[in-house]
Amino acid sequence: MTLKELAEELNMSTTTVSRVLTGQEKKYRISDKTADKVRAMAKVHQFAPNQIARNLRLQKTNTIGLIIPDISNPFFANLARTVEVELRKRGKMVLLCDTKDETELERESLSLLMGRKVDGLLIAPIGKEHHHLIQQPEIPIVLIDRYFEDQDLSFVTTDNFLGACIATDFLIEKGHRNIACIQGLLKTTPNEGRVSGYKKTMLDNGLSDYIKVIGEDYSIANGYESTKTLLSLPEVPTAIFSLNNQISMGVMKALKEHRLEVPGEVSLISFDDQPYFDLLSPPLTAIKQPMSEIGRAAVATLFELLEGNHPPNQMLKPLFVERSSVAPIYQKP
Amino acid sequence: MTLKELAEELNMSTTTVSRVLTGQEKKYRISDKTADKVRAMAKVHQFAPNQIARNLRLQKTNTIGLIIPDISNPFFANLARTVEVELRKRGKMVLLCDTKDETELERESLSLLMGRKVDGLLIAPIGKEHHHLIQQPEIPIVLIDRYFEDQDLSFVTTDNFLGACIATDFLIEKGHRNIACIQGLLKTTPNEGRVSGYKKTMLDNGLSDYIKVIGEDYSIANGYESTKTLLSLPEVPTAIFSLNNQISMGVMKALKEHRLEVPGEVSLISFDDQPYFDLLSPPLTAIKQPMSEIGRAAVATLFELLEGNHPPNQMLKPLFVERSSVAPIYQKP
DNA sequence: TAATATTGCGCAATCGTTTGTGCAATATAA
DNA sequence: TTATATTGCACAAACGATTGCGCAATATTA
Repeated sequence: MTLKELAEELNMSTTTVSRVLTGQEKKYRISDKTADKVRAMAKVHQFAPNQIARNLRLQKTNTIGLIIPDISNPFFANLARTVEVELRKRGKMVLLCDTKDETELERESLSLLMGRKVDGLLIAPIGKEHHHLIQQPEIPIVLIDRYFEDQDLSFVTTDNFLGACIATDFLIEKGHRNIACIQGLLKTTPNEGRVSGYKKTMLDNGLSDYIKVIGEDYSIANGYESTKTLLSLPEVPTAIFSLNNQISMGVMKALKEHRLEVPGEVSLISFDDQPYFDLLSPPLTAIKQPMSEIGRAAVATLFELLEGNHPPNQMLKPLFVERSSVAPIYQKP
Repeated sequence: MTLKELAEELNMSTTTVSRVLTGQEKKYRISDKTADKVRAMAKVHQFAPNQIARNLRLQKTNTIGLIIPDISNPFFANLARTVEVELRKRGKMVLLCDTKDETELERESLSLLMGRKVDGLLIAPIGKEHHHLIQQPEIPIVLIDRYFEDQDLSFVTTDNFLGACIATDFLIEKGHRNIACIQGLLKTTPNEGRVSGYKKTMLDNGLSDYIKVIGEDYSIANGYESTKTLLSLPEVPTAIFSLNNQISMGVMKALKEHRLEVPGEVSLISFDDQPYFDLLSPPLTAIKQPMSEIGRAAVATLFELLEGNHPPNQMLKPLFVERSSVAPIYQKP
């Protein structure tokens, strides 16, 4: 049922009906009697205005585009969760795009969403390129997780540097010196932040000789292969610092296959915690990214932009979740 | 930039420009010269038509609503993944709604999506009620995972009964007799299918005395508490059949706390496999639901409906993934 | 050359809302 | 009773596309 049909049935103009139903009765002096009639009839017919027509007229869609590399990765699934819930509270719906970690799809998603006139964009970019992102003028964008330092695109992310420092420090305090780091996607800010946190901490502790960074993307395969490489080294590291949940899975798999005891023979810390880490054996010690906070902050930042403000970027503090995958070792003299 | 502006710059009517850009130049006899000019200018300005206006005019949004109880549950996250990818291939985008397992939010999501005139709906319902679902006339709906037997709503799901039979059979063949089942949400078809598969198999093997179904929802807490209850029984079951991934996590947690060895002291099979099951110790034997197939089938079914056909409902066969959480036991004579 | 067919394009209505403005009818003031 | 204010509502123009139909201009045929 359309507004026009409703109006005809009431013998009124669409103007009047519309004004009542959008709560503008006072402003436009519609009599209470008329207003009540309209509301009654609207209820009877369960009238709901066509949002497409509204959007067109109001030049506003109340829709936010959410672009994510892989929604099946629990990290992003969690993010999507809070973002959706948070946006809904504020009257927006979300158009979801999964880019499958392909820059081309990211580009395509972007223009599809622009075509649909979303009010704003929440993007967890692949991170390899960002030319297409900065070429979008008049639309508020908030980057999540991965971001770009040289650009003035707003972002919300974990303090990756800090998280890596905490993890590395912890390992060093437990007596580890030969600590390897398995990294994710090169040239992405989170990865670089984490790697520099690791390097800096190693350096500060006089362990520069032991700095070892290996790996190339955020995948199980990378964790698996990289671990195998590490294990074939003349001096096998006593601890591994893995830079995301997928890599950690690969590490665990490789260690299991080699029947190496964790943490007896090799200790492990994972950047990016997951609920099931508790159930692994041993339960994994991890740096937990505050997903709900990130989601909420991203939405809040986006709304600031929508209101024309210039919100600051945010680097949220990670949490250290100590479980049992790190054992102390005695240093060789 | 709008079509009108583009047309003005070309000194043509919007009619002509529109016809060229929608590929109708032949049909409406636009000369090649004109068409080329239009395309060139469109490219220069990177013109993209306003989809909102298009949607209104064409009475079609190329948008599908996806309603899901909890996108942070990897089961649904995986589903969302394939659904999104599959829909995108076919030129549709997805509006995502997370209902947080609240029927009220499901109802709300439904009307929001209807208001936005989505072309179709893909719903993984909470499953407690479905009155609001059948009250939606003129829109194609495909239910996923949970469905309703008495209604003529299309659905795609795993063959839950079969999966449960396979699991129970496997346990029985390994010599187990005292097999407990921890169920999920009552009165939902998948749960009932799984429970009946379990019961039927127990019955067929003369183990009716051992039938024990406990639990009440798909949560870690439920798995945890139910397991504790089972462990306090005079005759502790030798095997547990857990009806989804969250419950399985709770079971594992409880068993760990009680320092019960799996599968030495208690065997476990989980309905609903997850990648990390491989990394648990022991790796969990599980009934795997074919998520990609389900997603693809759901989208295919939806498109059949959109084309006015009457596709059959689908119950897809689950896979049995044998790992190491089930041990054979010797029966008491 | 005149009659007809074809080519090439534009007019204007339409999709379903919202909203600035105008105009009666009634109420109030003088 | 007349002049002015107020109340209550509707007209019609947007928003930005698509499309049935019509109408010139040119090409073809007789």
